[in-house]
Amino acid sequence: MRVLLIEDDTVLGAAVRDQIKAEAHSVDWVTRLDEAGDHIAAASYDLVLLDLMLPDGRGLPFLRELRKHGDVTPVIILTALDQISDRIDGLNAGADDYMVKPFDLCELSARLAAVARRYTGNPNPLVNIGDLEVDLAARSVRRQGKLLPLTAREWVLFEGFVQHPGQILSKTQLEERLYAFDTEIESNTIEVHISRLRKKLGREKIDTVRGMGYRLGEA
Amino acid sequence: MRVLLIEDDTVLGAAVRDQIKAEAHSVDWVTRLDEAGDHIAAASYDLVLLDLMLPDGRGLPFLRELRKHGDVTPVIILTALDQISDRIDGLNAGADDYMVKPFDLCELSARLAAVARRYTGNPNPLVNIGDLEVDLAARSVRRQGKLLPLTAREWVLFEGFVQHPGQILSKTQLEERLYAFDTEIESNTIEVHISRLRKKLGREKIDTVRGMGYRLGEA
DNA sequence: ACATGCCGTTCAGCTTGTTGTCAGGAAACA
DNA sequence: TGTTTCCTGACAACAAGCTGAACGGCATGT
Repeated sequence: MRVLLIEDDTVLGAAVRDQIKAEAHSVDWVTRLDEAGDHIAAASYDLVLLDLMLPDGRGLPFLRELRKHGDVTPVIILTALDQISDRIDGLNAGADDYMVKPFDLCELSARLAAVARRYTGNPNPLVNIGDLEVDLAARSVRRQGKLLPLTAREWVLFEGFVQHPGQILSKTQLEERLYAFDTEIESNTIEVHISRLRKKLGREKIDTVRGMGYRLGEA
Repeated sequence: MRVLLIEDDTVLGAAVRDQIKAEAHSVDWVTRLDEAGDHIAAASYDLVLLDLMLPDGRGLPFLRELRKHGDVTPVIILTALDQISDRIDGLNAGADDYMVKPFDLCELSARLAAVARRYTGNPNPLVNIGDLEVDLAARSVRRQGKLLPLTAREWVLFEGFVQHPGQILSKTQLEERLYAFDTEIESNTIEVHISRLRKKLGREKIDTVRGMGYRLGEA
């Protein structure tokens, strides 16, 4: 399921994003309404989470505009406690539901599940890397439909490359991905994992940038 | 389709009844839970519309009781705007969907259609997993027509895999399915249940992804 | 009340896959 | 050519997962 999160609070936004991800949906998170408009125009979502108080304009007119154009994507609005009238207006403007901040993540899960139950089916976006199909939400990699089994470590590394295409990731950065801040490591572990990844996915998927790190293959 | 409507508001109730009738379904409308219990015991319905606020007792315990007795009739709960927690509890208690009062009659139609699609003669409810036939509505699994008896926990787990094919479900997620957010557990219960599931359904139906979780088998 | 059977959980011992390390070789660069 | 950096096969240690067995709870039937 694809979810668009429109929320300017970075702390709350990150928490919500992570929770949705944890339920294996894919999330696009934007902090401004104009961005949101671009995203909605470009992709089709199964659910929109809309904060009503945003820096660049109120969410209500945005929602009305959306509905006016015939968009029927389920929208759940997020409001603060003291904005009761907003809530009513929101529902009248075409929102399907609302949540009062601060809300429990369990509550979010329940709403997600409710939407997912009647959701029409935009599959999670697939990223194509050469002949590979990567599903970040499901944590799977396929070649010609065939599942390529990656281990936990291998997946964490590869995910890093897919999320930052074209960017060089140093060994240090990769180590930090693998070992959250604590364990020091002193050997060529990263090299070994890269080697194993290449063996499974194809040599050309990961480029070596000598002295700097690694990068997702161009072709 | 046969619908049981449990709603004490005479105005809303009549409107809903008429709408359902207009869609060529048959409706039994009751205003109290004890009546509802009698009806359910006597006849078999395809859908229950349950108002959570009734004069003779709360609807939630009623719903839980129903599910506890193995009744899998789809239930859509009706709640007022200010009863958010009820809604969440309702979904956790086994409701399939919810609608917020006051709701549009078009919305009702849409939900009815969704339920009808999902639960009546459509090819949809039968899922094929390898040599297995899974009926999500009836909670049954068959191999060559022969029923494979699953226990409650086993079914909950397996249902999770069937509903999220291709996705990795972590042990934590599976635990949350089994113990709705309350009970902590500390042992290899999940592993044991998985083991028993595999013994009954076939080893290859559930893949282990070490360090990450389990996933429905591909082939 | 007692016996019976089923189910869920726990434990212990076993099996298996992952992963960090190393070492020798290959490639890039000066 | 020498030096640095990286690659990769092999391997042992360990953690993760598997599963038979046993225990206790709950419900049902006698």
